Amino acid sequence: MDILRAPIAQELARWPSFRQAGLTAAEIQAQLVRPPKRDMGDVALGCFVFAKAAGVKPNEVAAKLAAGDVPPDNGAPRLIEGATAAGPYVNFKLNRAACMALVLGAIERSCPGENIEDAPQWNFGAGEEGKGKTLVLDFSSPNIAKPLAVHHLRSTMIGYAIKKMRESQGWRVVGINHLGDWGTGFGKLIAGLKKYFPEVGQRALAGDARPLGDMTVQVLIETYQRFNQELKQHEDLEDAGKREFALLERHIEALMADRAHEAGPEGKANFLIWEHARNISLAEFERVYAHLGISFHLWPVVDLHRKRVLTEEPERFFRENALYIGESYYVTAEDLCRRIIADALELKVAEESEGAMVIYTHGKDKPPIILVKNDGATAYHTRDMAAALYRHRHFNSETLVYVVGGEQRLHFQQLFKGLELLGHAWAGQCAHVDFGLLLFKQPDGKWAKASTRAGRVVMLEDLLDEAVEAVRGIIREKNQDLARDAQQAERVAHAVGVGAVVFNDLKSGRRNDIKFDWDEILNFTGETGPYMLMQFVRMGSVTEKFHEAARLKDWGAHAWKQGDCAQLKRDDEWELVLLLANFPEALRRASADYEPSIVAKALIEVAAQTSSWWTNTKDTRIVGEDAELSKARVRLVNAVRKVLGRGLLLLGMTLVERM
RNA sequence: GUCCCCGUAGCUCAGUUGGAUAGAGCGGCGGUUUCCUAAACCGCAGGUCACAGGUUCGAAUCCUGUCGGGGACGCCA
Repeated sequence: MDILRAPIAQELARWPSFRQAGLTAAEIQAQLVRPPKRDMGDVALGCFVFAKAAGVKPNEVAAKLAAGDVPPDNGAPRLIEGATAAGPYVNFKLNRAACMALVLGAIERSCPGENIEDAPQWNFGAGEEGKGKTLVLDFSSPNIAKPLAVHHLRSTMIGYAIKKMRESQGWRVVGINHLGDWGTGFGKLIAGLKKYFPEVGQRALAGDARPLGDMTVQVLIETYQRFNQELKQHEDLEDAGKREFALLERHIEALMADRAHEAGPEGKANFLIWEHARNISLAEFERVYAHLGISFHLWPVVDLHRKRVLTEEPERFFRENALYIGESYYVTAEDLCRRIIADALELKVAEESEGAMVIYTHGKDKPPIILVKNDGATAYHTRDMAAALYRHRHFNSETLVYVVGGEQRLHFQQLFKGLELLGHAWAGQCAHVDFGLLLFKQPDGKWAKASTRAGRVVMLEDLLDEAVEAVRGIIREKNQDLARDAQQAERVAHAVGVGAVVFNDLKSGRRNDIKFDWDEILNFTGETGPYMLMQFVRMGSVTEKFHEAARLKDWGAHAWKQGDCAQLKRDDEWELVLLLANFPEALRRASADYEPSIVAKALIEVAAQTSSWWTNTKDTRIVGEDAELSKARVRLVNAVRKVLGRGLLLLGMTLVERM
């Protein structure tokens, strides 16, 4: 409806009955809805607010508006053919050919090119709302020395889709992968590594940049767990962990101040171990992110090159990249942590409590923000505040957005409030984009957080592999043509398998909990990623079919571009065009609400209607004997393909031409 | 215990921000393929919108309460 609503409202504003009622196009547009049943009309106007303003009954207003004459001809094709009052509504019948031409024309203008390679340039539904504004988007954000588990998919893909959607509305989006790479846990890890693998400590002391050799993330986790187990019996290990972390922290601070030589060899050794562990983790992350089609650009802890990156081509850089910025970065960056503590003291918003320095953001009976722990170290609130200040300042952004699970609602409420208390009014525009938990079935049959029956989390990579493998099987079974081309079959299996997982994650509202169920995730029937891709692929293959027919019958190579919408007389074709017209509004809402599922739902409607149309035209075919009809239908096919392709890319899926 | 989120078909979810007779998918049952991809399409069955009040022309939607499920709650991040 979206591309049609504005012109419809403008036309209605010219009707004598509407002018008499003093209604503007904007007021009219706001009341346009779709009637619940098709036979009522194509578009309806609810008269409730007009009636309230005029102090009369909605039914009377509707009757009066519907009774008027049509407006004088102004040369433009008339979109509205007739009006009937139905209770408090006026139902309008639209001029299908004129409306279809409007919608298809808008899609064609905004989506140049027909190849998959052109798809990233398609921008149907683009908006200007964010023009000149920057949004910093914190998403994905795993902890290093831990694997990427299935639950990381949520933040990663919701965040990525939000990035794309906001960009479509004109925003510059700086995506930041806020790595959990700091905290006393890393001191324990270092202590554990030194204890169980003495050669690690020796190599680090000798200045080896790869003191961990070929260790995997799995070994790091096991080391950490083993150390924690032992810690229960030997409490002195706790101190060992804290000591290693303190050495690490001191070294990084010295490094930032260019006084690394003063920090001593032990600190440097810890830094080398930590940095190598981080690199091992990042290499694993990269592999999984590559499956998802996402890449991040690392901002090193001590970075000398970032200015070059930012000054050369910032617009393009941020559109094509997101950044890794570890928590560790903000510990030392510009002394922000210390400045926050100083500000809090100066403004008297902080106070001493139980040996820690805290801010009570929500009254004394709620837990406070802890700025400095009783052992003198900063806490994560402090680092998050420092990160917020840094982002606000360096990326010139009023809007910081965090794609983080709903369990952390309180944390973000406190964070934003804390920033406000420190005088940063822009914190009011920050948003916590929360999402539901990932639940696993427990032995007692109930759904619960965290772990599977076996007590272990499901690795994201395993999930993706499993989905790809399932698709390989389906290809072998159903498309032997494709299976013969091993390379392409593999590409397709990957795109479809990963797409199935991604779409499944994005299709329902982000705040719903996700019940992790292999059977459902690997069931590719119905409203699924493969179904969406299927419709996209079909639209491509029928276009090819047209080109073939056009050669034989001499219709002209791209004759469908001149297709006449008046040929499209079927109700299902009209319905399909209305759904296409709805896409820009869905995208705008999805972007504004940080809600990818709105786009996913809009695409499902388009795909379902497309599939129905496809089947119901089997007798005449989309590309049939009738040249004019075939041209017009393929023109519609092309529009469907572009809207589907555009939407799927926004959701972070990969397009394919066969499957 | 306090605060927050949620409750719509057997299951998973929509419901255009208060409007017309509450819609999809999965699962179940029954059909459809000489034809541009059946990973599809068509039909049937399935509802006291948790419950009880209230607000008004009108409530799945807003308010209050009850019940049920989940989450968070000072030095882990």
